[in-house]
Amino acid sequence: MAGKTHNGPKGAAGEQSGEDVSWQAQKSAMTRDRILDAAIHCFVVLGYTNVTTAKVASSAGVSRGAMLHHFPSKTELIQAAVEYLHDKLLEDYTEKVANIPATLTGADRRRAGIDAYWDHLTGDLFTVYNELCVASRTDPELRSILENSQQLFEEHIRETNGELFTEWRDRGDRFTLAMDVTKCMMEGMAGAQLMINREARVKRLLHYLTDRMEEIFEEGESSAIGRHSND
Amino acid sequence: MAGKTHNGPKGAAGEQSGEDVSWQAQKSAMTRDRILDAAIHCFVVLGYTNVTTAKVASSAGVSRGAMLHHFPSKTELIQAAVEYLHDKLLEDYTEKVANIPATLTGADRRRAGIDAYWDHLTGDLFTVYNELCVASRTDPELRSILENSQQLFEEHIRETNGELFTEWRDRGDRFTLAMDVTKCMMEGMAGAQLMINREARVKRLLHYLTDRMEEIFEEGESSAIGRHSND
DNA sequence: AGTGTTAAAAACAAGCCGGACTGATTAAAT
DNA sequence: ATTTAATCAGTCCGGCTTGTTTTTAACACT
Repeated sequence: MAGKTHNGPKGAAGEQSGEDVSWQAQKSAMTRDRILDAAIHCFVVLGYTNVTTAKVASSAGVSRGAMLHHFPSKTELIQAAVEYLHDKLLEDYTEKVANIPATLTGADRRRAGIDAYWDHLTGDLFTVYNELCVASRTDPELRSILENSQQLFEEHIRETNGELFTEWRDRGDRFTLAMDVTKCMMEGMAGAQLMINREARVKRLLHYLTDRMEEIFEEGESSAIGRHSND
Repeated sequence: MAGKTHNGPKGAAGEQSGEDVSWQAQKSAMTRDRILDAAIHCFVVLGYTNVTTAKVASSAGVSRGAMLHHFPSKTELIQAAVEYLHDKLLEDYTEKVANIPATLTGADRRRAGIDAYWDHLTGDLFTVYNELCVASRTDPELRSILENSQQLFEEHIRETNGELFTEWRDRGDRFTLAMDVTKCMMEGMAGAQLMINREARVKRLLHYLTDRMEEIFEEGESSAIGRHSND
């Protein structure tokens, strides 16, 4: 599994007992991860605001006391869970992108990238992440937790996309525009309440977006640049 | 009429000489509206999940007992507040659109429509509405309250846009596409966390979107329809 | 084994929210 | 003037959530 930017050193404060990772430390780390997985599961099922420490504990199959041992307060639990979620988000996206067959090239590859992103956006992980962003508007604590990961996430996506579409990476402004258009439109689609005929409309929008991506870079190669320059 | 299911706009309890409307009824209606305004204000300031009946009451300047007289339970208060918010949303959008000067025509008018929509989306009312939508994922009660207004809202927007851009109204599919693209992209922009250089990127995206709208209908007039047809 | 350390479980205390109830005050309606 | 409706202030209870404390169980080391 990926991530590991934070969780590893739980029993790092090893006693004089030596170098080998004690059995208890391993066990402890495992229950820690179980708790974090349970926390995210609760986010998905209950929604951020309805998550209580008791529910996380029971969902993880541990007692509240055990959980309090690992996370002395709810704040610390949430913080750890958000970081964990962040790791899983990055992992999910990079994995989906990495699974695009190398045989695809050109327009097919770009289309596959959009589909992969769409899969990512419609998954539970992103749904929860989005909920956290919304909730953070009036939750300063959560806000400060998220601010770090948001920038990291944006940079990571840009980087990944740069690797995925090497032919576009050095297009500068135009690359940013393409990514912003994709991001906004697809996140908008993911969040929009399209009440009637949703399937067809989404399909058509994805198709439309794919065409626009091609257009942006085709235009770049030809001449008609002026219209959406940055004034 | 779509909105106005329960009260009139702001001065609903107009003090004109109503024989049939008793003084007390008017006064009662006024405090009722004060409470609903306070509820929405609390939504804006505190966020949906942090709203308590006590805070709404104190924010409205009435006692809890008085509020319970109007809204016997929190559920009924929320329900009324959501309907009230829905009315205000429609009012806000139609007003912003109506304020577009009649002297504007063609592309200028379309651009003004996009700007008006953007103003609408970045206002407090929509922010709160969006929060409610997100919260409704795991709040069945709220969900059922919202479902009604969502469809009404979508229809109303379509209708309003049809009046605003009469030249497009009978374009059928293409009109739907244009509206979906605009809706998704702009709502995505409103919700997206663009951490760096936000202003410039938003400006550019609005510009880009405007161009795409023109393009959609220009193409319709010429020939190259095939690419984003509904296959 | 026996002792000490640590994870885990269970019991406890405190706070907040929503709702019910009461009694008093004000003002309109008759 | 009497009646009725609206408003207000205060109290109390039940439920839920959090965090602390106490108790039990598991393991490690000599």
